[in-house]
Amino acid sequence: MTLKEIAQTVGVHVSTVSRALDSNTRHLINPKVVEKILKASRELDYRQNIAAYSLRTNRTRTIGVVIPDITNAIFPPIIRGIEDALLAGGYMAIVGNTDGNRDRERSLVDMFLGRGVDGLVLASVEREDDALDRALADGVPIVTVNRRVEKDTVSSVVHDEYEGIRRVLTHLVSLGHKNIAMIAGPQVLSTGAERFAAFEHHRAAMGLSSRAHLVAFAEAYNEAEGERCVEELLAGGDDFSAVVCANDRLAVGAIAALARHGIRCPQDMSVTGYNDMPMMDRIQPSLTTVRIQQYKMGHAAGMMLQRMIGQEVPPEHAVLPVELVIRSSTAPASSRA
Amino acid sequence: MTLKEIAQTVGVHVSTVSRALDSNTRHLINPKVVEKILKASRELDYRQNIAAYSLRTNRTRTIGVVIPDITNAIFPPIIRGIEDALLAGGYMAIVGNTDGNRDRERSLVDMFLGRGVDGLVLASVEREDDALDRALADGVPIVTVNRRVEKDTVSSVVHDEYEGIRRVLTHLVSLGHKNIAMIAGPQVLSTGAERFAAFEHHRAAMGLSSRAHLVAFAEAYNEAEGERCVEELLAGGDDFSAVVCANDRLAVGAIAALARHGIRCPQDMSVTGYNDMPMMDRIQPSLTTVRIQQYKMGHAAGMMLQRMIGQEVPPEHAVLPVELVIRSSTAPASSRA
DNA sequence: TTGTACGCGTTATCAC
DNA sequence: GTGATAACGCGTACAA
Repeated sequence: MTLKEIAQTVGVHVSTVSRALDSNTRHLINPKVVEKILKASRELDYRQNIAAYSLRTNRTRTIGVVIPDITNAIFPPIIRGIEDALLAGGYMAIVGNTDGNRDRERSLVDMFLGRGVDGLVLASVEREDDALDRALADGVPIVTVNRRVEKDTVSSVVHDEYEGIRRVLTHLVSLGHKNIAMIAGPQVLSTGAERFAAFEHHRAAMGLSSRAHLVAFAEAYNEAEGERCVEELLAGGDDFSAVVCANDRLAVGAIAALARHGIRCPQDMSVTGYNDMPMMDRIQPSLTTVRIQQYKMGHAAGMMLQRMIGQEVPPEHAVLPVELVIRSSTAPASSRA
Repeated sequence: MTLKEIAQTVGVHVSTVSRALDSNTRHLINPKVVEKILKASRELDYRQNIAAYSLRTNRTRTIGVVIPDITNAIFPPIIRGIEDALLAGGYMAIVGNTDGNRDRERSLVDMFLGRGVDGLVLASVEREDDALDRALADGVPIVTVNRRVEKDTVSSVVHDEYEGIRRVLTHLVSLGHKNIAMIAGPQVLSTGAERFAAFEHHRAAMGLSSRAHLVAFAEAYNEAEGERCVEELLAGGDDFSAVVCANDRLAVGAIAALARHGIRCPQDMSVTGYNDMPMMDRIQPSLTTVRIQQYKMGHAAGMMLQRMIGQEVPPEHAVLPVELVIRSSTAPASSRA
């Protein structure tokens, strides 16, 4: 079904049909003719050919979403939020996985640009990220989600990392913990850098001990790195009764590694996570963590991007509030050997 | 950058450039000219305009993927498999969520068809599903994944459900269980129907008790339904020492509901799942379940679909093997009151 | 209020 | 081997 066929059956010209079907130009056409055209297009089950539309208008009604890995449980709700927001506006999302690889990110962005996406949502950016350069040069609207880049010319939707870490520390201190270690995330990521900076800031403000051995840096947000970092902290020799982890997966790995050393959580060691991924309430022990609003974050990013498409607007930066969820991986400080 | 601009810089005609850039027609062109064209296209950073390509060829190099909900942990690995397989062939995936809603499925399929997808991967189909009708009428290749429809004219990639249930029952019998209940999945889904049929078949074959009260039917694969079904089984009054759940989420809900009744898993009651979703090894108790190959299944579906695009081939049906993963939610039958 | 004419970038079918 | 030309379906200045 094409405009031409509708035009033939109704007995008008193609361009009349085109105008009648477009709500922006519909008022130019005689209402009675509009009526007939709409009826015919419904009956003939007309659907606009998006390729022709794109070729003509340079818009695809498609946006590219780049994430590290859809298999990582934190991303599906974000993606769902993005997709729901976009769908309501008539956009569709194409999603690509980088596995944290910079080259793959670049080639995905290139591929999306080649497909003429109307915008980009990036959940995979590093703080200094040249994968965006092509997109910025092309003038394609970009929103980063969950993470952000240093230069604030790129719009973003993130959470209040400082507040999250502050609440974790306040909670641990209220339980009597004095020597608190951290497993920090990758410092090339804004979440890693900000959560670590917040930890240092509030640790000092609360007058907690601050020895270098009490921080281990993970090179990736996964369980294996959580395990490795626990080993590193333990090998450091300094005493501590709680570990603040920069995300849930690190915490899950940390708890497993502690158990191998005979250190029970929470009796011997309190452990906290970050993100409140799905299932964190069902693992053993259920995890005390900072809840972020994954779906809402994705949805906000999708809405923000749509506002940017077409018009020249200044970059926006949304910061969502967090919440501390206290479960059973934290307990009062005890006298561990 | 367009073909025209390359043609101008090299000093040949557009169609020559088009042919030189297409590996299928490249041999028609003088190798020296090909060389120059490739060089120029690289330097000018040429990228084919996919809209123009699509308009001309009626192919979009895009395929639509319809799933119930990306937020459900079983789907991300499947999607990842699909995407990886497609990406290797130059295809991109657009994903839509139905939330198990028939109307949404229909409208998503319609939307994808309107976008001119080259094929469809459906993880959301019911056994009798009219949402496919439009697609079948359009002649768009379809592969269903994880589930299948009754009519075997639609290609599919699924797992060996009979074998999975057989292994679960064999395991439970070896632990001394005689009265085994089931929480069956929705019977409109092939997985629900087949796992239930397998249960009935093997229960009879193994000479186990088969009273009607020992089966509860979930209306959806989620934790809440798992809880409800446990209540139903308990209210039935018949004694049983093990519950076979049609999937992991039902099992997770079942264990929680049992705990509320003071029935401990596995000491008082063995519980098994199906799928081996992420985190099932970390929950309390870790879940004995049937492992399916989610990534591989998605990958196989992506490859199968690509084989179908363009050529007229008979439908294929792949059945992947399963594996029983024994963890701590199953234990020898004890004498429960 | 409607029709005419053109072009978006590509590929396919001719002709040379 | 290469060039010329038409066509894919649509939107939009311009003309009527």
